[in-house]
Amino acid sequence: MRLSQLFFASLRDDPADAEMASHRLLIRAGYVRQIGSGIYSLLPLGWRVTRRVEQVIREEMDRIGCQEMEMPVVQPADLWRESGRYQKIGPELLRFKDRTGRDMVLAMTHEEVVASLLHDLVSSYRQLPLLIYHIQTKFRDEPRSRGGLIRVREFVMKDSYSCDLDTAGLDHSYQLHYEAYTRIFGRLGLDAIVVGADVGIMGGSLAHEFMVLNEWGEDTLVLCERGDYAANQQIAMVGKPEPPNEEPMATEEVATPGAATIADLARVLEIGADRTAKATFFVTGDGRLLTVITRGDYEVSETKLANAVKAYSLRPAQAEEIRAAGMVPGYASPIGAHDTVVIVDDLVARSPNLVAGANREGFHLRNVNVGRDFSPDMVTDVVNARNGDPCPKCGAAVALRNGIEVGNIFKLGTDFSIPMGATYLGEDGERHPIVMGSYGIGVGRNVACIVEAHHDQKGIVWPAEVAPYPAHLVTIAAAKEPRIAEEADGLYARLKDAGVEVLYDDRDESPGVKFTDAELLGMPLIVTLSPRSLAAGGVEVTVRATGERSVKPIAELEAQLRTAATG
RNA sequence: CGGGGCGUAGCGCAGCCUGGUAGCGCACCUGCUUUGGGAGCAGGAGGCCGCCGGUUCGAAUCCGGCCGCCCCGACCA
Repeated sequence: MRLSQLFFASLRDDPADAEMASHRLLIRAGYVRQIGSGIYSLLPLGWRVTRRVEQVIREEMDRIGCQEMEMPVVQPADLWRESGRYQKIGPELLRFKDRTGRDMVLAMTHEEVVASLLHDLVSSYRQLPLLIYHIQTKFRDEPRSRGGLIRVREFVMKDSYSCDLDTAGLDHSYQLHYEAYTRIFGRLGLDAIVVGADVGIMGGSLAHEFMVLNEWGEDTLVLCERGDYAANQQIAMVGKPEPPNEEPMATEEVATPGAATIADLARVLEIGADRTAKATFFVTGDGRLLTVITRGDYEVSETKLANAVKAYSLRPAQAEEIRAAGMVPGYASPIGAHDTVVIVDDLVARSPNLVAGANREGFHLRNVNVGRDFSPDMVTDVVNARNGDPCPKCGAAVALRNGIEVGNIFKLGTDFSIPMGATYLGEDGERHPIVMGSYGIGVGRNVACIVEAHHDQKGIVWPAEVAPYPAHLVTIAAAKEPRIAEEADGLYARLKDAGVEVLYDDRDESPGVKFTDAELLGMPLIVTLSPRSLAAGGVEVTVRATGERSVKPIAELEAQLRTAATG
């Protein structure tokens, strides 16, 4: 591609709203342009990288026998009513009506369509197992997009679906994906770590996320320092301290004016936050008020909580709702409360003589004991793992790190096949639900993560596997020395004939501009053709990643690029 | 949805407080010079100053409403 013809513009200044390196560089180098919040156009360079990433994914999916197909983005809402997600999913599912007033949605994923197709096409156990995938645009109306290209509303995703006879088959399909994903991220130059993940309220039995560590990541990961445990904080189960061994003592009201927070309470009473019981309040999507009791030095995990009470959504409760249940915000405890579901963290249930709210403005109770002073509706682990907590496997400290989810694998089970009637007739003559799995990779997010991992002060440094072009040919003084343009044109044309497309900066720009752009754009090799290089014997080849330079005959470079392309 | 910030040429910004012909750098066009690290000279083009309304003789500037974008939080198969 001749740079003089390429639909692109590089920018000298950083765009004002880009903070992440990937966002800043992809805009500056002319790969993408923002159209709206969380909505981007891919310019030719960006599209080329995207297709190369897709190609890696495609090859590895094909390798495990996954068949590529294509399913629609716009879908009738009825399909989503059948699975129940139309009702359960919030406003991130974009709903609209077509001209006849029929309810439609923009798909976020394609479990419904797959299940519906299975219903139509699969009737016998002989047709299973089956692996299918497509690479396609998704839309999720995120409340707030952020982090440049990491969290967007419209994005391209590879989603695949496994369809098996039974859970043993699902285990195998899951394992195939696990291995394929490991190869994919390796080829993309991403250091992805695998963490245990939330299976969500839709059910399912097991899920893993492939994560790239990044300070801008929106997921918090819990990682054992010895490498024995890795999980998304949403579900991470870590060890908890042993509570003091004390006999329960008589409760005692104590004045704590103005101490409406745990920090104030601990200061006023001169005790540790670990001797307090904190009450936090949520309302479920179906209207239940949850009173959650954790120790004062822990935070509630909303994911664990939602799973424990089987809630599709949670929101913080309003002060009025808390009062209506007989509690006083700031000084609340379940003692004397009514019309609320009381969930107690297991550590609190084992801890004697905590300080809890007295449900009276300005007062707390000492020596509160779960079971004696109030009865929980449920006792379970509902807190977030903390930095330094013990690893559940080996007891070493865990660290909290931010990560970006580049892929996930998920055992769905029969959560879609049963409601959608995706069944097969078994060898036993009985009808069975198809056992499904679902597996995603966000393509655009991977492109951004590759740039995050592969850039320097000057610009992008593409790994050869995904670079839009293998080399960036730069001419110097071509306007003045006709020989330069002739040699470059010839090299470019011969490579093109051989099926090797390089980026050719044929613009009449000063050397500084051309070198700066070449480094910004990030092709693996920068090939300079100038009077000086010709005098030295050919072209000067700079390896973008290392800065290493060498001069070689034009024919040698040509052969090298042709070999790399076919190799 | 809550808090904060911003909206002036393709990009980065000044002007606004204190109302009076819309500016700067880069990019762009023409000509000449220049050609190994963001060139020089000369000339030129490009603006519903986010939108609507109000105040005023006069609004980019003051007032009100709305929209959009960014950041933090809430949220997040």
